[in-house]
Amino acid sequence: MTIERKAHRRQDAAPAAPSDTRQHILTCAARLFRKLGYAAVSLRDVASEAGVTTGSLYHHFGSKEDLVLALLEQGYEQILRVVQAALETAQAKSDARTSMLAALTAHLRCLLAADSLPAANIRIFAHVPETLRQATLRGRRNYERFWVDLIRTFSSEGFVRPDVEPKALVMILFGAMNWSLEWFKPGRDSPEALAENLLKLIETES
Amino acid sequence: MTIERKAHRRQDAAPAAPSDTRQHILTCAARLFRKLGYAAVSLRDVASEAGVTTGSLYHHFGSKEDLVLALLEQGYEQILRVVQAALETAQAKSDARTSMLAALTAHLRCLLAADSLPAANIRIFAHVPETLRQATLRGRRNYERFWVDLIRTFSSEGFVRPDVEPKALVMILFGAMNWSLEWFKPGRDSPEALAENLLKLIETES
DNA sequence: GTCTATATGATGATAGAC
DNA sequence: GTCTATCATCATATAGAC
Repeated sequence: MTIERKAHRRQDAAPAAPSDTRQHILTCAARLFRKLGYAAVSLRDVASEAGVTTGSLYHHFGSKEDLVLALLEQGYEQILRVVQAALETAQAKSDARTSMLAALTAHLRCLLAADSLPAANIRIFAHVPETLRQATLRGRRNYERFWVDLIRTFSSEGFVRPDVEPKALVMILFGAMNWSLEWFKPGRDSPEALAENLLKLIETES
Repeated sequence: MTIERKAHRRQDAAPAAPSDTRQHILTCAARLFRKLGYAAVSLRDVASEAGVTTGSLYHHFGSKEDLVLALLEQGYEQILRVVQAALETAQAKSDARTSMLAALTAHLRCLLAADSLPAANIRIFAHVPETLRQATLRGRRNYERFWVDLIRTFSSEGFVRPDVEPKALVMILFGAMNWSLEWFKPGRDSPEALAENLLKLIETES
């Protein structure tokens, strides 16, 4: 496993970043946590998946909780960044409806990616030690607030129906989107189709 | 713990059903699995929560998988029964909108109950051994089909919007309802309010 | 930074008395 | 039907060589 990984690295180009292995471990951990759950994944499993030993893993993370903390925090940062970027790109050259669609699609694509940190988050958050939930509350609330503000803006502009309050609408949207982890089949379903359906439900009738 | 439990049993009335302890164990297991996840709950934990020993627990269930299989299957039966009952009661004396609202509310109330088997199901299903997911697929599909048929009926009667197909609508509804496990606060939120909001989204404009 | 041990405790499951 | 052991295995985490 170690050999295989090293073979993938560029050897003559710029040296790998110091936290390269750390990031690689996080990605592998996300894949396992998403599939098996928090307690079912041992650090042996993570180390094995990443092609290192537990000794090496403990050099990068002080404990299992440390590792998961990093995973959860990076997940919130990642999905917020991706959705914000998609929104800004769309807003620069499109109408409100297309922008909204871009934001929904970006969230879904980020979530449904193979090594998605946010997907692992959703699958393990409820079962993670209370201290971790507290420690990552800021990132969670921040991402929620972003969506509530977004809906509120589009609502005041008349593109989103006013008969359901923005906070309730966001919880409904999150549920509908995040539940796709349970049924989405890449060949059969598409993030765009789901996003389009959700937009139909929340937009004012034209 | 054992003493406390026995004190709750009727001693002069009809003898308790032979599977009384079995059901009690399942309820306690549901509470723990929902909170901690599949792998994090040991059979010692379940036995302790139920006020018995692991030796006794293994008399009722052949293995951890056996126990969880019973939990998942009973969960599907329970929520289907509850929602069907609420729907039939409402349909006997109300219009389509009120019936739909009753079905949504029944699902939510069943899910958000303290010892809900379906709630445990939702929290652990993705992390349960593949054999268990396969073994309980029938119950899951059955419950899904019930809702798709329900939406299709109301759609053909003109109460549900026709621009999003029933299957997609059910996945959205399930997501929005089941995600409530992550944010619902009994004092602050109400199942009726969420059901009402969902109904607004999926009904045709009046 | 990565490795090979290893300490210490918890897990699923079983055997057999009452 | 319930209990008290107990086994073999696996967990997190650490120590210390290279």
